[in-house]
Amino acid sequence: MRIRTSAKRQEILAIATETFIEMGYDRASMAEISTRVGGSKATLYGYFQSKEQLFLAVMESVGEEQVCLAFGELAREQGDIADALRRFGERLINFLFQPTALATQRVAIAEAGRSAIGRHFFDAGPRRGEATVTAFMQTAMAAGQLREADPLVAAQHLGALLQAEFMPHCLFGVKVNLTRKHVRAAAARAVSVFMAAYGP
Amino acid sequence: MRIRTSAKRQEILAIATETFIEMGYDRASMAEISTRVGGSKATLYGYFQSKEQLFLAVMESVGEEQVCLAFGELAREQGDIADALRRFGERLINFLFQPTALATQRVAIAEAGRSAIGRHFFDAGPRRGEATVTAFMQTAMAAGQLREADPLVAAQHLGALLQAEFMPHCLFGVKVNLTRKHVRAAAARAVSVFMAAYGP
DNA sequence: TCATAAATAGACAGTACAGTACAGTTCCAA
DNA sequence: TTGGAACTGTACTGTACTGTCTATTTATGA
Repeated sequence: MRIRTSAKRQEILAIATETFIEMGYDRASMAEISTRVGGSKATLYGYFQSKEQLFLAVMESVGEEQVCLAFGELAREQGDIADALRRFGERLINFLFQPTALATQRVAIAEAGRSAIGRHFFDAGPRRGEATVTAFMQTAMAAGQLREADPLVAAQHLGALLQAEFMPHCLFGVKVNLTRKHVRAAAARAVSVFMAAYGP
Repeated sequence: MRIRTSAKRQEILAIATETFIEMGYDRASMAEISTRVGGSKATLYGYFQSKEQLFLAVMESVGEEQVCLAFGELAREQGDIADALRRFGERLINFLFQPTALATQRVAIAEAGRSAIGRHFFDAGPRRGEATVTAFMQTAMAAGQLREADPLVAAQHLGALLQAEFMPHCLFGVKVNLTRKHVRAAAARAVSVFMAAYGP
């Protein structure tokens, strides 16, 4: 006999992710998703009990993926702290402002007012990124590379500075020059502000 | 004979704003809006040729309102620059994180991927706020109250720092402690980081 | 091979929406 | 007072969606 496979579940999840990101929650229909998967709606409902549940699973998986991609290497950074932060900053900016990452954030934010979906995404993704950076700050403070301060606030300040030049524009769909050169410069400016305030 | 009045248009706009903010673009129906206005759908379509157009008008008017409320007094601030920035910062935070302002941003962001609506909102609101702060920075730099730097980047850095401790959480619908005391403290922390980097 | 469960395609019920149509009503300028 | 435009209420068209159901086919463990 056949059993619902985790591989099929993953496939559905991946295609649903694409579709939700492309069309938004309301405009992406279960029929559209099932067509893209190449099966029927009944199969979808075999794996997920409702559209809402499917979307929730999508948000969680995408959130987790974010964390790994953008924050994974931070812990392994060493050497001069400003250099380390600049490298991290460039990676973060490059990641956060990819069209698909932006679209994901938009979809999560859009539904955040109506349900717990935004929270799920935040907890699976950004929150864990924040925690990673906070831990890094704490270590650096203990090692005397940064002055003593609330490490969480320091992490939030760094994150905000790194996004400052692009975030509102990009979220609202305003085109922005995101060449490697611009990203490099923006990260450098952000880190220099950060170091002026948090340097030892 | 009667002429479509600007007062009626304003009334429709105000009620449509409420409805879109409360229910989101897709879930707010023209029937719902016309009922709340107390008229019929035909009247709505007399003033706005489509749902999309009505929404666009809503986004523009709300964006403009934002600017006046949050940035109006900045130009009149005087005295110690750090104090001025702190006062501005507290006002900005209090304004941006009101439930209705948050809901408005969510709606604008949600549609930003699909049309020019996000851009319209951004140009009418945030962009003009940014310009106000940039002008303030320029003046302060010329007066020697801040070191010379790109005033636009300085404005973006200040804005980002002020929002750093609350913005992602709030946008994603995570509950946050926004008491007067917390706002005060967050604004003070943000301005102290800003001044460490941009002070003379 | 054969029994069993899953996958498929499509139809279906029930609901909801944008936008239009229309007949009757209200307002106001001339 | 009256003509014409704006307004109201309601019904309608056409479309699209979620979630269910059925009949049929396909894959797989025993």
